[in-house]
Amino acid sequence: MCPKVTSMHKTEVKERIINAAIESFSQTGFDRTKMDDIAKSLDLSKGTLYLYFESKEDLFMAICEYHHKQSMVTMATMFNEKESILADAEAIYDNLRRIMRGTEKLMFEMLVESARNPRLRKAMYDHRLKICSAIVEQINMLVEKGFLRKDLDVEGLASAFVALYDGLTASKMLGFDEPANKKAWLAMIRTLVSGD
Amino acid sequence: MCPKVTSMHKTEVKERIINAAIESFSQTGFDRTKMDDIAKSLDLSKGTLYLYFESKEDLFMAICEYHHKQSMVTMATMFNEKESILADAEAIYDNLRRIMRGTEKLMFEMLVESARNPRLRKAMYDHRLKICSAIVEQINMLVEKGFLRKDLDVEGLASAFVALYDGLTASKMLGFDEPANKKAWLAMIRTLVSGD
Amino acid sequence: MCPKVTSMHKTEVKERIINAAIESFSQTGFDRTKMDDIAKSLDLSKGTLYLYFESKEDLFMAICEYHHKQSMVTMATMFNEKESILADAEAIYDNLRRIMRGTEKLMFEMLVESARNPRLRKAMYDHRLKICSAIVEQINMLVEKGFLRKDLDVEGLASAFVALYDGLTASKMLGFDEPANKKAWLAMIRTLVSGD
Amino acid sequence: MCPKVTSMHKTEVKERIINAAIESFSQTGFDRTKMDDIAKSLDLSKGTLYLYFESKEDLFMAICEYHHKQSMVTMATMFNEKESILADAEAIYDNLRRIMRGTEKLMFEMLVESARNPRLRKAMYDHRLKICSAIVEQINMLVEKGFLRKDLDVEGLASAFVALYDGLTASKMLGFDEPANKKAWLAMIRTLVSGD
DNA sequence: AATGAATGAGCTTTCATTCAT
DNA sequence: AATGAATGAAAGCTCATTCAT
Repeated sequence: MCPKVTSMHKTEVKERIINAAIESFSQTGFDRTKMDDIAKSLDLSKGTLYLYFESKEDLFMAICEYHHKQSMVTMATMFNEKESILADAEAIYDNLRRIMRGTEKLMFEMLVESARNPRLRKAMYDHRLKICSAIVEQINMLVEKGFLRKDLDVEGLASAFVALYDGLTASKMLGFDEPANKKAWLAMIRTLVSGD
Repeated sequence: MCPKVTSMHKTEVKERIINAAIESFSQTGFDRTKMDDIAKSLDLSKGTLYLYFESKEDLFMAICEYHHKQSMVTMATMFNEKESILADAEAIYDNLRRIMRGTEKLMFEMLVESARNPRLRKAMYDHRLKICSAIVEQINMLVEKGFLRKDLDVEGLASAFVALYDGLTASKMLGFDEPANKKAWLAMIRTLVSGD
Repeated sequence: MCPKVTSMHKTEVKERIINAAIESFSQTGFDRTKMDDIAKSLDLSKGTLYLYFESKEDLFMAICEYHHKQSMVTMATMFNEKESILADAEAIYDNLRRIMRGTEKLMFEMLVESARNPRLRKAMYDHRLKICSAIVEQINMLVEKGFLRKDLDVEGLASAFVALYDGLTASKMLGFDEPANKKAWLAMIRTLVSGD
Repeated sequence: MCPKVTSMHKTEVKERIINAAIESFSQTGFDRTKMDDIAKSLDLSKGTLYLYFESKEDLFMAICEYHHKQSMVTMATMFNEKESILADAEAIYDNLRRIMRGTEKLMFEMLVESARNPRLRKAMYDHRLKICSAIVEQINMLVEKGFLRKDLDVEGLASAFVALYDGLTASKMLGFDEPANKKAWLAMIRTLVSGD
């Protein structure tokens, strides 16, 4: 039963490192973040990082996994809270922004990195698929309840919603202010729904 | 008006370098691309690059400008070709993909880089604004012709189209196949239009 | 007061690097000395130098400070040893040569470098002033004791002695043999004193 | 008779290059002066320099020779103008400063370079010898005329004068103001002479 | 488990020199 | 004779990674 403590400790430290690394990678980008910066932000030594992660690459992959898990959890929570949440386009947008706060750049760092890293690409692909599935479910619920027409390409729409959200995140990063981004989101969704 | 030959030569070489650099930066990313790689892909020496661009950063900025100019030109061409092009959602998508072929990753490299480079961010912001304006015009034309309702948030929609396209580019990069991406695009647009 | 060991180690290594760098810069000059050469002469890696000094420039400045401190200490010692030492012109010359052994070229490297480096120039200026002050004191002692006339321009003379010594160091560097240089020194000083 | 013109042209251009190079090397130092800077200051192309001098090193050596010749000529002129000039310590100092104006740093650049370049060292050694000889002659004249004692170590004194002047040039480079430097010069010389 | 000194491959950038025109 | 585009060997500096303590 002793290793448990150790193991628990290990997991805790790993998590602390991951959170610090998310911060650093988000701020500075993968290539420009130095292992030393991460270590210093944790009051740890550089060497210690290598006790928990084999390499910088490995740490980045761990971050990606962690980030994916986190966002799945919070998204699930969101969808469970109010069943009708998708009907409230503005609330969805605000919720998503809150959930992803601070990791906007990270997502694009991951995207860029994924172009050279098949394992990462696969992970992100799977993650996106899961999110789409969740949205498909939500849309179907709305269709069943009569909020939306029955002849929609639900999968296509789900995919498009994800893409729209990502694209607006890019807008945000470029300096477009949030009211404008939200307006775009609402313009699209309301046009869709009001089409009914 | 005198150094015509030299000037012409210089411009030509610069353009060759830019094209090779687009290729390299797209493939490998800004930080991981070595100046030597770009040089070798052109059968030039490293030193020569520095005759034409002050630094790696400078070269990257030149690429961004070039890329922006190019895409403005081709986009203008597209909108002028057929006035009703926006009405044909599929043609638009195919056209955009053709125009941007090979620079998908570059766009995200630029985005990531822009997070640390205010000058680049400003350039990308302005570029996005211009594109939105062009789309606003197109949408207004469609409204005038009665293809779309009059009470739309045109600016919001234009913004959303751009975001949607960018987000689908991300999907493409992650390995989602083009039929699926186009389906998402069409699902969104057709829902919009058919809402009429 | 805690990192005594570390601090001691760091100081030691710094000093070793400085001594090796004095050797290298003296032999080869600032610009032609490669950081790698200094490292190799210490059986260290290039990278290690940068753990202790921010840049080549920084290392050079550290050398200058170190050299100034050293020469102030040894000069003070010399003046304290025998109060009448200035009266023995030959002993002074020999002492100075011994003190400065191995750093003759360094002084001129510093001088040349100081032409572009205001901070270094200021440091060398201050150092020279201090030396002049020390000599002024010594001359005044001799005047009080009646070895020299009372109507001398003591500051001017002190300045001239320093200049004379530096100029003879230049002679030495050009290959003039030491007996000849010492002869010049003695010719000047004995003429001064015998003028009494 | 044709080559004469060419040769004359060559000599002229060489001289122009040398003068520009003296300026640049004085300002920036040997290592930090780029061939391109010299070329640009002459409105010439880099390649042209290599038509007249084999290498940067070669150009530097030519400068040294030229500088030596020049200073011999002007010094000879000075000594011939007024036979009693050495008697006027202040006039000598002012004259020397005027003659050497702009080449103070160059002298030390040469000195530093000479430490690694035997040919240059030999040239500077010979030059210094010549100057000393000239001064010896002047002192002897003064001795003959009864301005100075007969039992002086004339060669030693001559050597010391040169060294003193060089050392004061160093002072000047370090920022000591000229009145102070001249005062040092006069303090030394007047003490010598008044000792009579 | 933790450290942090040490490493060295690797990168950007510079510049003396060459050579086709 | 003159050019200036091109070269490529260096050099300064960085930083992921290792390892003795």
